[in-house]
Amino acid sequence: MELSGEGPGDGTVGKALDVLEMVAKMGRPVRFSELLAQSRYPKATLYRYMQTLTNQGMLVHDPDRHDYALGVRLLRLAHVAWRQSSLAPLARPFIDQLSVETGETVHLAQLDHGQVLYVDKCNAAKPVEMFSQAGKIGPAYCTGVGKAMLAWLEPDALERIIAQQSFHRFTAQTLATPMALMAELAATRARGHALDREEHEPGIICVALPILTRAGRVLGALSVTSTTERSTLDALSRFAPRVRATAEQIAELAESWRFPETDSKDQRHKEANGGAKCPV
Amino acid sequence: MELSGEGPGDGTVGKALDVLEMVAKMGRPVRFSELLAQSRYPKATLYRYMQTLTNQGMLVHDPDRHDYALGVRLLRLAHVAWRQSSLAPLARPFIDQLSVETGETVHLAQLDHGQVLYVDKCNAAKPVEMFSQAGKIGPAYCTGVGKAMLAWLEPDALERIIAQQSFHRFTAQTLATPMALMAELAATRARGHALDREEHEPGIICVALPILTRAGRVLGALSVTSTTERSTLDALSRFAPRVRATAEQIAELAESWRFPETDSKDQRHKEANGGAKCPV
DNA sequence: AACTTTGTTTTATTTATTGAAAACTATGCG
DNA sequence: CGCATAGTTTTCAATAAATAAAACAAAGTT
Repeated sequence: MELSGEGPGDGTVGKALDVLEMVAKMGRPVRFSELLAQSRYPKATLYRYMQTLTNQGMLVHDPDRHDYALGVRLLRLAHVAWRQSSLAPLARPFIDQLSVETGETVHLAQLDHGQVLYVDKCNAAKPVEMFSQAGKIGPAYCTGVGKAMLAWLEPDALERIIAQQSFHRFTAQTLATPMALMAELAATRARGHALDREEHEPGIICVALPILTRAGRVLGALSVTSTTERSTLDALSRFAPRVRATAEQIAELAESWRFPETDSKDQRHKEANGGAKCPV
Repeated sequence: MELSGEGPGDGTVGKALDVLEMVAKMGRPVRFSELLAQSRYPKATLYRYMQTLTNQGMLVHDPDRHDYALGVRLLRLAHVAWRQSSLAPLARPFIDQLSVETGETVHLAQLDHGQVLYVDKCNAAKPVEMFSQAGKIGPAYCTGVGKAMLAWLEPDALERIIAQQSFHRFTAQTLATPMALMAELAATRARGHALDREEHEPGIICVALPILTRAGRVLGALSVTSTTERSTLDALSRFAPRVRATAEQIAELAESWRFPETDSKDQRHKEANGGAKCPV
């Protein structure tokens, strides 16, 4: 029974994952002492966690530079997570089409830990990039996809997530208080779609809609993004019905989707092969 | 040190990650009872692990279908891992160029747990795909990149990895015994590059070279892949010097590479937003 | 070489987690 | 409806992990 409102609070495993998270937040390889300085864990404990995580391939240790980075094992796990739990594989054809129809960049995002997590991106002009795009995170309170998801959340879930926002003022347009955000979310619901008025990056605007189950649960969000040079908010707003149609198609497919049935032979083969599925 | 090559053996954290791995190996959402059936953990223990992992966002639980899948938190972590620890961001321009020069698909792979892990792919013809490609795994004993890496490993590391191979016979050409593989690796070292003679997939051939540090440590491998319809092994072999040149460029850059110092905007944002934890 | 910092390992004690069994609760099913 | 299966929670002794403190080793610096 943990009482503390902060921290992992999931026992040993939670603490170890918290260490992983710290390394991730640094965004670059870190030395043991750096982590020790900012962690609340005792030296020996932190050291053991890092050894364990390194053993497990969740961290990699560079013995020359004496630093630790996230391990490639995460890529393998994420690949499965992307296929299993993200809307991306299912939504891919729809967002491709939306991108072609609008001639703009389309983002597909989900919520994770109160933040926007981009799970796919389709750019009409440039070729798509890989992990460099998917897996990226952004703030929920000042992006189109973020506001689209927040606006359709249950009140209690919304409250929890608002408490997690940093409300950093990225641009002059950023809604940097919970109250301003609440008002905007109400307006968004009334309008039926979310807008990003250069709230996160100057010159970047977008229209976004949530992807909702029939029951109204937020699965993710979809946005059509442009720049103030190429387009305007009004022009983007006219895409809203198209985006909504796409969001609804994705939602419908997501609800009817079942993972392919258990083929026990295939399963055994995966076991033998370590889960390899290698076309390419 | 652990004696056996099998099992987690890293205490609580190792066991919990083992559960994650089990879910990943299934490749689809799984029910509690399915995992219980194949895990060596007692009911209450497994249950607690799964609760913890779900709390932590490493797993997601679908209350309607009563199943668990890998969570999207992994995408966020993998994104960082890809940038921090994979050769991909650094190698991208080189493999792009190699793909253009050869007109064929180029793969960049690393070793993970005795398997080939693809960290990037560049296809001359089709546009690149995302997580759907990176993060994918394949067998080490019957792919070009796999054999390229194995051939230049230290004997003891090689032995460990050979013990992990499944030696499933994918095609008539698959080297399905450790002895056949050892002979092939010797030939590969002598030849200077690895070849895939439709050993994994019928019609798919490739030439591959390891990416080695000056000290001779295996960082990864690079391959140029084609089909028997479009090309031949001989034609691909003529690319070997070019592939080697690319591999050497990547290796050199990898050794001199330092992570950029605290990167301005992104970093600030992470800091600003990073304090917030997610107590569910 | 002497010094400083950083990283690694050790100890024993305190503290938390584990795991077996079983009870209990949903949910599905004929 | 009542039975069966799957899922959830409880107990407490056995077990494993956390911790503080300190010693040790290895780099890096002056």
